[in-house]
Amino acid sequence: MRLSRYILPTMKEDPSDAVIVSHKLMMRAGLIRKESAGMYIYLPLGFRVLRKIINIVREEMDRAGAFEFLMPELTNADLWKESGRWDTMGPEMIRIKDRNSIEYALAPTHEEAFTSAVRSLISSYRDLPLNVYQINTKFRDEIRPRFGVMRSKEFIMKDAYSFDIDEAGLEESYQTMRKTYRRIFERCGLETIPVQADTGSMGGSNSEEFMVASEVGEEALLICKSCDYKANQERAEYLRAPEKNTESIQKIETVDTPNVRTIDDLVKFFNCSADKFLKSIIYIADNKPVMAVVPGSREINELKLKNYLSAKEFELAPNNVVEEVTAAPVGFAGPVNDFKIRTVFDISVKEIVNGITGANIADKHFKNVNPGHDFNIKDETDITIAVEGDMCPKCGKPMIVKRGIEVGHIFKLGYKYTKAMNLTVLNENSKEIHPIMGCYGIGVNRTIAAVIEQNNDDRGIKWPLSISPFHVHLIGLGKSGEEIKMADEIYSAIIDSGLEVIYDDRKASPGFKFADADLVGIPVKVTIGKSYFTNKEIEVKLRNSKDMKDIKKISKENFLIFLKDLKNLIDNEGNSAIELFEKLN
RNA sequence: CGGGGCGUGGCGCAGUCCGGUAGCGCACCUGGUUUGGGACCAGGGAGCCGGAGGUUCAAAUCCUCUCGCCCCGACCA
Repeated sequence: MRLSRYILPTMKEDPSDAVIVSHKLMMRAGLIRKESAGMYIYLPLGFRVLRKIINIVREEMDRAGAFEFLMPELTNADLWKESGRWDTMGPEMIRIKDRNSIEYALAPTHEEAFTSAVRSLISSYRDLPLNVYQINTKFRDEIRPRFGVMRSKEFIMKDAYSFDIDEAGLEESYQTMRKTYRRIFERCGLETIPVQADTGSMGGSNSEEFMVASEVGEEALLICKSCDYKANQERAEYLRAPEKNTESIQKIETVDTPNVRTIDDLVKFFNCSADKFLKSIIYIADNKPVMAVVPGSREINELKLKNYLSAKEFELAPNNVVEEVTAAPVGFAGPVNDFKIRTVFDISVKEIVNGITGANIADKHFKNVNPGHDFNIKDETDITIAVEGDMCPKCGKPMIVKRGIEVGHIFKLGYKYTKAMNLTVLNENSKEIHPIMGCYGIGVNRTIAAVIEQNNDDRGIKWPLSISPFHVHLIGLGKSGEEIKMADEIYSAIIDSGLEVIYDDRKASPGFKFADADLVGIPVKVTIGKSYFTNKEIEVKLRNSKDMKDIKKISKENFLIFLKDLKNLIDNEGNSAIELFEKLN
């Protein structure tokens, strides 16, 4: 591809609306343009990267024995009504009507569509196990699209669904996908951390996310360095310190606490540590108020609570509801005095001795509150957020927190869709059974952003060979017709080697071309300039070599051998040309 | 959805307080000189200042409404 004929609108300055490196670089290197909030245009260079990732995903899915489909993106409401998700999906699902007022959704995911399709395609246990997938656009009306392609309203996802006879089969399908995912991300040049995760609105049990460590990540992960425990903060557990509180139990007392509402206020007022307090928060779960009680030093994990309550809708109660159920203004709620609404306690609360909590009366708190004496714990579970330093639930050592970008998610769905949509096969006893499902997603666009987050410097992107838009960036610095002809010959030689090459034949200064090459980040840079015109030396340089000045000057013969080796490396899924480069001379 | 910020040639911005004929840098076009890390000179094209309404002799600038975009939060009582 000759750059003089290509569309490569590089930018020297950061676009004003980009805040993370990958977004800035994708704009600056001419990979994408914004269409509107959360929607992006892939320019030719960006689309090439997207296709490379898609191809890797496809190759590995096919290798794992999955079958590729292409599903409609507009899905009939009936499908969603069958599974019950028409009502539970919420506003992130974009719904539209056609001219006949028939309702549709722009699919945010395809469990229903695939379950329905498979239902009509299979009828015997002999057809199982089955894994079907597609690489297609998804639509989600995100609360807040951000960070460019990282979180957008429209994105390309590889989604796969497995169907098995029983749980053992599902386990096997799940493990196959686990391995496949590791291969996919490795081939993309990404280092991922698999972590335990919540299953979200898809429903199901066992689940693992593939995260790319990045400060820019939207998820927080708890990671144990002493063992292999890694979990999304949404579901991370932690060991509670076996504290022996030797205080003797005191009698409950009412204390005037004028306008002392927050835990911070209370700590100052009572001059004691935050874990003395029973923080009592009112939520609305499926239209019913619920109180959650945790130690004052802890944050409530709303997702754990929501899951514990099996609530579909769940949110913090507005002030008027708090006032109504506690008979006091916000800030003075507590679980004592025969509190009438359902109250869920964190498992640490029972350890609190002589605690302090709201009195459900304006400007009053109780002190010396004790479980078993002043209130009873009927509902208890883990409803707090694990934080840095908390003890690993597996080995008891302190954990650390890292941020991560979720690029893939695999989980066991169970029977939710096959039962709701009545997908059955006959087993060997001629009995109808519901297959059990697994579900496996990869965010393709986000993977690009994650790769860039992991591979860049102040000059630009540093692509891994496997997903680089081109393999070789050829820079011609000739002026005369003769010199240009020499560079053209090298260009032809690279094409003939089977490598993908972008040839900078523009009339521009060398500095301009070098800077553009560094920004775009093609792994192998070849320069035809002075040393070729005078000594027949071709200059080869790697984008990701430690030393920017590390240039090899080689003869055309050796260059042709290098091209062959490089092609071979790429065909064998190599991701770095460093070893080849080191051997050059 | 709440709070904050921003909309001015393709991109990045100034001008807005304090109304008076729209400007800078980059990019683009023409010609010339240049050419190993974002060259220079000269000339040129391109914006009804997000949109609508209002105030005024006069509005990018003031007022009202609206649309779009970005950031923060969705807050822990």
